[in-house]
Formats: sequence, C-alpha cells, structure tokens
Amino acid sequence: MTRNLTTLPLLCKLFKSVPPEEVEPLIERLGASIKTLRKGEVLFRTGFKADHFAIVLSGVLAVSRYDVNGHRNIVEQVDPMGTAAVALSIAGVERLRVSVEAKEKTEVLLFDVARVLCPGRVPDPVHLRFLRNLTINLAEKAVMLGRKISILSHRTIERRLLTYLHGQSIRNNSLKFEIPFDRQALADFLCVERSALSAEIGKLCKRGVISARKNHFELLKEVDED
Amino acid sequence: MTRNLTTLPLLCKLFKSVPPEEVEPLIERLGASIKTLRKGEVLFRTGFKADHFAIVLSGVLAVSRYDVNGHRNIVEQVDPMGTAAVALSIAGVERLRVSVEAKEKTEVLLFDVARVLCPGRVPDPVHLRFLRNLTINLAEKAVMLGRKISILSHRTIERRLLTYLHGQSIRNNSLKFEIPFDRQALADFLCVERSALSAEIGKLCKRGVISARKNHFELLKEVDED
DNA sequence: TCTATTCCGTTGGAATCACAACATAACCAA
DNA sequence: TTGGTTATGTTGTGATTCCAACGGAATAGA
Repeated sequence: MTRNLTTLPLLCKLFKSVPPEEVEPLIERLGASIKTLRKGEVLFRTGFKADHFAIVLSGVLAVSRYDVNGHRNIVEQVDPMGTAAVALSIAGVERLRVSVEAKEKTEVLLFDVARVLCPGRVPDPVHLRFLRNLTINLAEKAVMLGRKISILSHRTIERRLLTYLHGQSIRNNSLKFEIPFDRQALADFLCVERSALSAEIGKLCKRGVISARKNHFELLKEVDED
Repeated sequence: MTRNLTTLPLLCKLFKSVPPEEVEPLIERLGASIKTLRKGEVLFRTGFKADHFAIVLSGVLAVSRYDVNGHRNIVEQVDPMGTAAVALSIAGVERLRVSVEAKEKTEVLLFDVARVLCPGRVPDPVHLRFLRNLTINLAEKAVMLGRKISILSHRTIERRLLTYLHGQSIRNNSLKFEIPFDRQALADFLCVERSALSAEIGKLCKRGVISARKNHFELLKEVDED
C-alpha cells in the first residue's frame, strides 16, 4: 500500500475515533483495496448490484441517474473523503438505478460489504467502531433525505423556500442566518427554476415576510396565511 | 414483562434471525421497556431530542410535521411491528422537526440508543445481530427515500408518474406489473392532485405510452420524447 | 480604467398544475 | 332492487411555474 492512510480518522467520518495506527490493520483485515479509476471509468453500473462501497481518496465520482428516456442526469458528486454506494450496497439492492463513474482520474478505497458486516463473527473493537460510524452515517443520511422530501412535497416555490428557511432557522437557532448556497444552487436544491425563485424571494421580501441579502436571510414574521 | 415477545423475530425486521428464546434476554440487557400510550399522548416532541427509538407492539403511531405556520401534517403512520425515530435517534438530532404521537391507545417497546450502540463495549453475538439488522434497516430506508426524491425532483405529473412506473417495472423485472396504491394513495405518494393524476394517466394511455387498468399497469413503449 | 464574467432580478408568454365541481362506475349492505 | 358509499374519470378556470431573453450589479483580471 503506497498511500498514507493514517490521516483518515481526521478527514473521513467513517474512521472517526479510529486510532491512526489501527487504520491500516483494519483496512487489511477488511480486505479493502485501493483502485484507481481512469476518467469516465464506471465503478458501479446501472442494472447491476453493488456489493462494495467506496471512499474517495482523490478525484471525483459522479452519481448519475438514467431517466425514463435513458438520458443521464447527475444526482450527486462525491469529493475526496466522501462515500459512494454505502446505503445501496448494505441494503443489497439487486438492480441499481444509478451508475457511479469517475469524472476524472480517481482513487477509491473499496470495501466488501459482506466482510464489513461480517455476519456470523464478532468483530474486534476497531472494526466495531467502524461499524458504528457506518450506522450513524446512514442515520444522518436518512434524516437529511427526509428533510429534503419534506421540502419537495410542497408544490409551490414559496412553500418550499419557507420550509427550507424555517429549517435553517431552527438549525442555527436564530431568525437570522446564512445559507450555503448561491441562487442557482438553492434553486437546484429546491428543484425549481432560478429565475422563478428570485421572483418569489422578491415577493416575500416585499410582503415583509423575510429579508434577503445574498446568502443572508432573516425571518421577519411568523407566516399566518393559509 | 407480561407480554409474549418471542414472536418478534418473525414479525419485526429488527429481530430477524434472533433466536426466539434470546429475545427477552436481549431486551433485558438493552434495558428496553414497554410503554403504553394513551390516545393522543406524545412520545417524541417537536423541538426536543429523541434518545430512544420505538417498536410499535400494538396500536398506531402518527409521525407529524409542523409546517411554517405551525399546522400539523401527518407524514407517516407506524403500524404494529413498525419502527419510529430510528434514524432520528441514532443521528442524534438535537431539535426534532416532527412529533410522534399515539393515534389510539398504543403499546411501544422503547430502546435507549446509547445502550443499543453501546459505545466502548463489545456486544454479544445476539446484540450484534440486532445492530446489523438496525444498520440494514437504515440502509433500506435511505434507498427508499432516495428513490422518492428522484421522483419528486421531476416537475410534471407525467415525469413523476413515468419515473415511478419505470422503477416498479425494474423492481418486478417486467413491463407488466401491479402497484400497491389506489389512485388517491398514488397521488399522495407523488405529491400531486388525484384528479390531475387521473387526467395524466388518461393522456398517457391515449398516446399509447402506457396501459392502465386499476392497479395494473403496463409500459408500452420506450418514451422517446424530450 | 476597461473588459469579461458571473450572479442576480425582471418580464412576458406558453405550459402545467391545483382546485372545485360534476359524472360515471363499482361495490356493499339493507 | 334500492340506496349509499367509495373509487375513478372529466372538465374548466385561475394560479403557479417554466422558459427564454434581457438588463443591471458586483467581481475579478488585465
């Protein structure tokens, strides 16, 4: 193994609290392997099963979905230290509806799900720590996805936006907060048009419901319409 | 403990493959407790933290979300052997945005997350089996939520419907299949109006894209528009 | 300063949807 | 059969959104 992996505990949530000197032995025991993908190379293919999951060490993975017409649509981008196909591989999905491929030359660390979950054996404490991190990671992902659904289940831009802002307000424990998106990214997240979003933000400001300057938002009054 | 819990392995996915005679000892060791909720009683309250999760033994739980206006909106209903707040408690969400309450008199089995995850100790094999089930359960949930998002991220009823049907077709490995929804439930799932959905189904039939009779659907041609 | 670029807001027309109201069909029970 | 209930399809209108095109503001680089 040519790469220094002892920094993983600091950078990758799955290795949190794993002693640096235990990283390589753990990886060894799990039979994980480093694979280098050429640009455009497919790691997990639509229609097949993923019995591994990946941690990106360098480069970028793109998670794409093929719609009814067979057209590709990038769902998610996985940067270094991010993970790919964790839920899909653990859930044992038989026929993937997404494909995972390298946007550029990419190094990944591949884990065999069967060995990670190690059915039938009692894992050592370090392995156990890894498993716990995995579980917590999945729980956090489920919570995030649930929140996104609660936004997308609203039909108007106004409601989606207010639901999102309300959530951010709770998260920051304040009526004033900044969001991690510019307008285009926010529109993408809410699954609406950027221009229509801008227009809606303008209306809400004019009505005195919110105040918005660039990334900075403020909730001005409890919405009482409806 | 007055209740017979030895049937749990057959009925509840979290206890799958746990030997029936090991159920009660495991529950004992985890310090899980049975709680009976009166109708309307709140189990997990919006704004607070859930450091337990629940398995419903009898009765029904309602997971509700309070929108920007404070109005309640039922997100999910948990029937017997279903679980509530698994992801939320494991993710350690500090301020819940949903509340969980009993729709009728309800018995739940409550698990303390800290003791289930048992940080710092190596669990016994039965406990380990339980943890694995928990992890797989979370992974399956994340996959389901991801699929729902892929549907809701489409903006038209037609696209949402076709995406859903396409997924069902893959799941059943056939162009002919039945769906587990009536029209109203399908509309709720797709987050659209029932009547508009009916109209759209009609159009797709007329255009020869699909065939639909009650629950039975068939994909007739690869959609090539766009 | 000048220019190019990116980000953001605005506008108008076309497409789509929500909503309500009604029509039809299927089903069940009295 | 009759009546009631539920599931589903149809229609029309108003509201909302998409989409494309444009203009202005802010920013960065030469």
